[in-house]
This record gives sequence, structure tokens and C-alpha cells, in this order.
Amino acid sequence: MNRSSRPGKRSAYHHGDLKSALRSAAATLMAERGVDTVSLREIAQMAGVSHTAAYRHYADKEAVMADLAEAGFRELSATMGQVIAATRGGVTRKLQAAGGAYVRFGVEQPHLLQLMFGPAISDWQCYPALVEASDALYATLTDIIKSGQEKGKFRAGDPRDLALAAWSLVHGLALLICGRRVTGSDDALFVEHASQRVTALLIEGLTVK
Amino acid sequence: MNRSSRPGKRSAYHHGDLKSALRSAAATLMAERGVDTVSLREIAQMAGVSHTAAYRHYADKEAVMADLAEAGFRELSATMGQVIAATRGGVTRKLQAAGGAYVRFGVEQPHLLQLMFGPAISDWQCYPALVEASDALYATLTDIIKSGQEKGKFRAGDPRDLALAAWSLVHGLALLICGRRVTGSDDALFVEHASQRVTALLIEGLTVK
DNA sequence: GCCCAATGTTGACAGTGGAAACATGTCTTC
DNA sequence: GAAGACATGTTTCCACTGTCAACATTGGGC
Repeated sequence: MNRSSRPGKRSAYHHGDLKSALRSAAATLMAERGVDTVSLREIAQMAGVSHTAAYRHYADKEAVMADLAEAGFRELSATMGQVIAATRGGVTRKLQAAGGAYVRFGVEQPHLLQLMFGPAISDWQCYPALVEASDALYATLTDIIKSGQEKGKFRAGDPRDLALAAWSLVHGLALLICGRRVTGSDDALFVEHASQRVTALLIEGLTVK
Repeated sequence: MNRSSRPGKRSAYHHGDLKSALRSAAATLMAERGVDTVSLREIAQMAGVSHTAAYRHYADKEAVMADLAEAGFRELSATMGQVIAATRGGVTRKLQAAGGAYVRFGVEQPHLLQLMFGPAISDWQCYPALVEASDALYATLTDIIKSGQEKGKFRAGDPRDLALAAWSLVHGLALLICGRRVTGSDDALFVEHASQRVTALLIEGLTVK
């Protein structure tokens, strides 16, 4: 939309692009201190606007968080896709690498993971884009399982079942680690090793002997 | 008011046993509507006392929630213990049954699970009893793994690693289901079957061939 | 019978999400 | 160009929240 007399640079409206400013402010605060402790007023203040300005761009606070969560899902899907593509070797290796990326994502951004899977967003039906992003993540996993089945590497059966097992495993592990429920959660090396050992066990069960 | 000159029974102070009244009120409200949406004032009202009475028994709102979470851990540990004892057959069967119990617990009490593993309690170090209850759950799982290893059923290695894998799996599955992230989450039969199929895959990887 | 500590109440305060009314800058249409 | 129309941001207000301080009540130990 070219709405300005100034070419080259987008002319500032009142603020410029407040929506993305709000989004990044929210992301920053949320990453630092968690979902519950960040207020809409603080987000607005960080973006340099009044505390109700956000309502011109979001229905309510939850909508802001849903936006963040959606971005999280897309980022995670993209990261896993890259890792799968970049990992050399068979599907088995690729799957394990993808699992490792999932856990790493969760450990590096624990608050974001909590937002994506926690109760902060009460009714997902209100955010179709969010549902779609979450489904895309599931699809990424299902695809690699399918690919492994076609190559005769993974056992037969509904790929969604196998994908659900893989998802559950890495998801649970990430949450347990970033919830400090297992000793050594702080140690990055421990995390890497634990995620490898744990995923190896499941892959053993997935693989055709 | 409940006058307290009842003989034979412990005389009620002002309220009787306000702490447990608060606890059960909090549990009821939390189970219905989730952690975030329940207020301390509402809990107090349900218990029939003034909105600050809780501060004579709990340091703050978080302490009430920590109490609930601890009870949740103890209940879950106990349930799994019973299921393990009641299930006939080898350790493999017992482990799978325990996993099913874990998932069922989470699906039946999603808000409680969110409280136990979510960000509602910010600093666990403040609640040693809670940490202990959580560790006891981990220990329950580790024990059955150990027992399986001693019988030569499960592969060798640090039992805590194998237990972590099992825990991650059922934990992740429970959260994904009660977060409605997989289709069919509402169907109890689906949940039962999914949890069986998923745990069977991991057990395949755990078992010695 | 009296005092004290434990327990419960009242009232206040700062902070929150959100609605309504108002202000302001930009775009479209003459 | 001038004049609405409209999107955007502000001010003001409200109900509600968690928490603190001061006050009231009551039962058990002396």
C-alpha cells in the first residue's frame, strides 16, 4: 500500500507500523519474564504508545499472545524443516536430528513453549491461523515418518500414530527439562545428550528389524 | 456462624479448618476453569470467609496453588503405584499400564496437569514439599524400570535415562491430548488406544530382544 | 478471670484488562 | 486545493485483582 508522499521510505502514520512494534515488544518481554507476568500496558509502553492503542490492532491481550504463539509454531516448523534437509544420512538420522531441534527450541525459549502449549490461549478456535500453524508442525513430523515408511525403514501403521509418539516424546522431554524437573536441566551438554539417548530409544521401537 | 461448643468433636476456631476449606474450594474452582481464571477472592468467598483470610494460612496466592500441585503429584504417584501393583503380568505390562494411568490422569484433570507443570508456580525452590512430591513421581517410574532391568527385560543403562524417556512420552502425550492438539482428543476410547499404541512403541525400544 | 496469640475482617492501594468518548492525522472525492 | 470519511491513537473511567496495615474477635494457658 503506497499511501505516502515520501517515496523510498514508508511514511509514518501515527506510529509507523504499530502492530509489529507491539509484537516485537511483546515477544521481548515474554521471552524475558514469561507469559503471566507481562502486561498489555507494559507492552504498549515499550512500543511508545498509550495503553489502549493495542486495541486498534488486536481484539484483546490474548490475541497478542496468539500472534506470538503462531510465530513460534512457524519458527519451530521452519527450524525442523531446515535441520531435516541439512542432516546427511538416512531418515533415521534426520528424524533424530529433528527431535533434537525440537528440544533445543524448547529449552532455549521456555516461555515461548509454555505460551504455545499452555493455557494462556483459552480458545484456539478463535485463531484459525494458529491452528493452521500448529497443524503444519504436526505435518512436518508426519511427513518424515511417512518417508521412512516408504523406504522400509520404519514399521508400518498409521503414520500419524508414529508421528504422535515422536511428538509426544520430544515435547514431553522439552517441557520436563525447561520445567527443571530433571537434574542437569541447566547444562546444555546434558540436554543434548539426554535428547539423543531418549530419542534413540523410541527410534529403536520405530525401526524395522 | 458455626458456634463451636460441639463436644466430642474438635472445637472449631473461627471457621473450623479453614486451610482445608480453602484448599478444596481452590481445587474445585481450578478444576472447573483453569489456573489463570480463578482468583483468591473467589476462593475465599466460596469458603465463606473474607477476601484476605487466606493470608493467615498461605503466604500468597502462589502458595495455595503450590499446595494443590503437590496434592496432584501425590495423587498421581499413588494412582500409578496402585495400577502397577494391580496389573498382572510382567514388568512390561505394568509399565504400560502405568503410562496409561498417567495419560488418563492428565486427560481427566487437564487444569491440574497445567498447574503441576506450567508456569503458575514460578520458583519451585520455595516449596520443598512440592519438589519432594515431584521427585517421588520420578522415583516411581525409575523403580519400575530398575525392576525390569534386574529381570533382564529392559536394556541396560542408567535407569534414570530410560525413566526419563518413559516420562517424557506419557507427559507429552497427555499435554498434547488435553491441549486438543491432536484430532479425537475428546474421545475417551481414542485416548486409551492412542496411549497404548504410543507406549508400545517406546517399550519396543526399551525391551531386550 | 485475664491476657495473649492465633485467627478473621475492614479498608486501602497500586496495578490490571477493557469500554467509551474524544482527538488527530491521512486518504479519497469533489 | 477544500471537505468529509476513516483509520489510528489518547484520555478517562470502571470493575476487578493481589496484597498490606490496622482493627476485631475468640479460645487456651496462667
